[in-house]
Parts: sequence; structure tokens; C-alpha cells
Amino acid sequence: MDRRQQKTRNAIYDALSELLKKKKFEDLTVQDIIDEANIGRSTFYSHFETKDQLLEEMCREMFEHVFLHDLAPEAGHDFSGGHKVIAERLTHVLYHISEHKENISAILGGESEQTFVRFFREYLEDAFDDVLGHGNMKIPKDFRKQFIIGSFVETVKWWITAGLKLAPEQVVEYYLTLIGGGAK
Amino acid sequence: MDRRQQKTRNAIYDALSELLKKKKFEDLTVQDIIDEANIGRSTFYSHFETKDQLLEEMCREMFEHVFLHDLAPEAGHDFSGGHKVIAERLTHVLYHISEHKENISAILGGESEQTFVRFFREYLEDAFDDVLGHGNMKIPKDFRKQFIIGSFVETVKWWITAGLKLAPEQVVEYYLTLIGGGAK
DNA sequence: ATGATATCGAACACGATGTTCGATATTTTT
DNA sequence: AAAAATATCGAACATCGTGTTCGATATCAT
Repeated sequence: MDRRQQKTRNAIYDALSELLKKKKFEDLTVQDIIDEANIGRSTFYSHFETKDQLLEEMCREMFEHVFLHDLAPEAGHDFSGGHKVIAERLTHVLYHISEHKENISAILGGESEQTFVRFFREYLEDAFDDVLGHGNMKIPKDFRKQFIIGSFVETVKWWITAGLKLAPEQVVEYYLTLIGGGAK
Repeated sequence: MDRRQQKTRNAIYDALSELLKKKKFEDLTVQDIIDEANIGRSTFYSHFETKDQLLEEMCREMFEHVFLHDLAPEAGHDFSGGHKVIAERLTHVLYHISEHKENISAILGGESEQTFVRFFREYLEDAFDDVLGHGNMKIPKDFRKQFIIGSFVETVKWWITAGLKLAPEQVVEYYLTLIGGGAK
């Protein structure tokens, strides 16, 4: 990739990151980003079709980083073993997420939260796949899935919004405790 | 209230309801609503400041209807008693919600979902207040609260998106089962 | 060195928003 | 029934953000 493109891309990402400290994403204009990034107008549009696409790509990059090494479930685990693996995996995810806390905190609370959550759920689906087999079979699988994933997203939102004061291990324990009764 | 205002207001609500069958809320323009409602442009703006305010007021009206008669918890209940009351109350809520399924289905899935959910949570806070005292005290109350409410919202979203095929009693049972382990 | 490609940025067309205001219609009050 | 109050109408307008275009300029790859 051309160095110029790489520079521009970084400038845009940095600008967005910086601006998110002051304003909600939905209140930013493309012009704001252009000015902060110090690039030409048409340059921005040669990289991203819209402001929202920029946000999506930023989210995708974040989650690709967060989930990169934590997806593959270890084979041959029974019920309790699987349970432990899941705890470790979720803890990993939280640790990675905390590395992006600046951006994520800024995104949560506003309307762009929806974009963030959409990606988060998408990536979580894989991570939870192997836990679902063990559930309460009287309850529809797609409901259990939505419940488990949705609850985890809620948990993370709470954790981040409250300022990431708890240790990831603690948060995961809370989560597994509350979810433990019916979903395991 | 002046009859003319009442008429206009209804025309706007009906127009929105009608248009939501064809388009997502965020894709509607004020002009669309004006045309469908067959009113003058300035008339719309004399009733609502923005399109979003219209959606908010519509949500408020819906939830005021949904929650109107189901809020007051019956006094003097112990643990299990309180649990039963909550089930009945939630079932009630679901029945009321299904009366608005047309509009709600249209709102869910798009960006306007966030507005809907925000109101829903707000109204649910009161409904869940008396259940929270019984929870696992090792887990922060605000987390348990967000978890319980968030899970119920997820449940309702799942129920509606899947086409309201299950009976409200059934849905509540599923919900209480999944949540039962840690939150009761 | 040279051809390819990225950036610049002013200018433009477009669409939606929200306001204004005088004319008209309807309702409420007396 | 007349008068006063108030709501609606709708064309016109100012504003703002978007996304595109294009020729000039700068940077990169080979």
C-alpha cells in the first residue's frame, strides 16, 4: 500500500480518536474530521464513502484485534472444562477491550453505540458457539443465544460506562454468576 | 385542546404509523410525513420541533399505555410471592406491547430502535425495583439492575422480531428461567 | 527520469431542515 | 351572531452538511 494512503488513513483515524474526546460521533461533521486530520476534502472521500463507513471500519479494526487470538475453542472439553475455557476467553476479550477504552467510552452513550454493539455481537457469536450446546433444551436455541450474547454486551457496557474500575476476571465472574442459572 | 390541534396530531401519528410499514423511520423525511398526513409544512413544525421528537412522543404514549396499570407492586409479599407477582406483571406488559406490534416491529431493527429501547428501559426500571432487593448481594446492585432490565429488553426484542408467535406467558417463563439462577 | 498514483481544494449540485409571514379557515368566547 | 382568538396553509427563504468534479500539484515506485 502506498505510503501516502497509509499516512492519510492514520491521520483520519487519529483525528477521529481525538475528536471523540470532545464530541459525540453523531455530532461530528466530515469537515471536522478533515480539518483535524489536515487533509483535503476529496481525499477523505477517496478513502471512505461516508462518515458511518469510517466508524464501521474503525469498529471492525478494533474487534479484529480484540478477537484475533481468542476464538479457537480447545477441543475435547467436557461441560465444566468448556465452562472454564469460556471464562478465560471472555477475560481475554475484556483485557483487549480495555486497550481501546478511550474510543469505546466515547462511542457508548451516543447513537453510534448501535454500530459498535452490532459489530460486538457479530464477533461474539463465534466465541459463544460451543457453549450453546449445553443449554436448557426446552428453550429455543436462538433465544438462548440472543440472551447470552445480549447479556454479555450489557455487562461490558456497564463495565466500561462505570469507568473500567473492576478487574476483567471479576466482571466475567459476575457475568457467569448471573447467567449461570439457566444458560449453562 | 382545540379540535384542530387534535385532528392534526392524529393525522401525524397515523401518517407515521402508515409510513413505517414501508420505510424505516430514519429514512423518512419530514416532507414524507407532511404529505402523508396532508398538512402544511409549518403546521408540522408547530407541533413537533423535529422528526425525532415525534418519535419520542410516540414512544412515550405507547409506554404510558403499556405500563399504566401494571406498576404498583402489591405490598407484603415475601421472596417467592414477589417472584410470582413479577411474572404476572411482565406478562401484562407483553400483552400490552403486542397491541402495538405494528409500530414496534417497524421501529426495531433500524436506528430508531435506540430511542424505543431507551424509553422501554426507563419504564422498566420502576417495574423491577422491588425484585432487586432479593438478589445476590455480592454483585453490585447497579450491575444486577442493568443485567435484569437489559435481558428483558433482549427477550422482548427477540419475541417481537421473531413475529410474536409465542404466548406472553411462555416468553416470560423462558426469561425467568434464564435469569433465575443468579438474579432472583 | 518517468509514468503512475495520491493529494489538494475550490466550486458545485443536491437534499433536507427549520423559519417566516400574510392570507385563510376554524374554533371559542362573549 | 358577532368578535376575538387561534390554528392551518404554503410558498419562499436561509442554512447546513453531503458527496462529486476536475485541473493543478506533490509524492511514490520502478
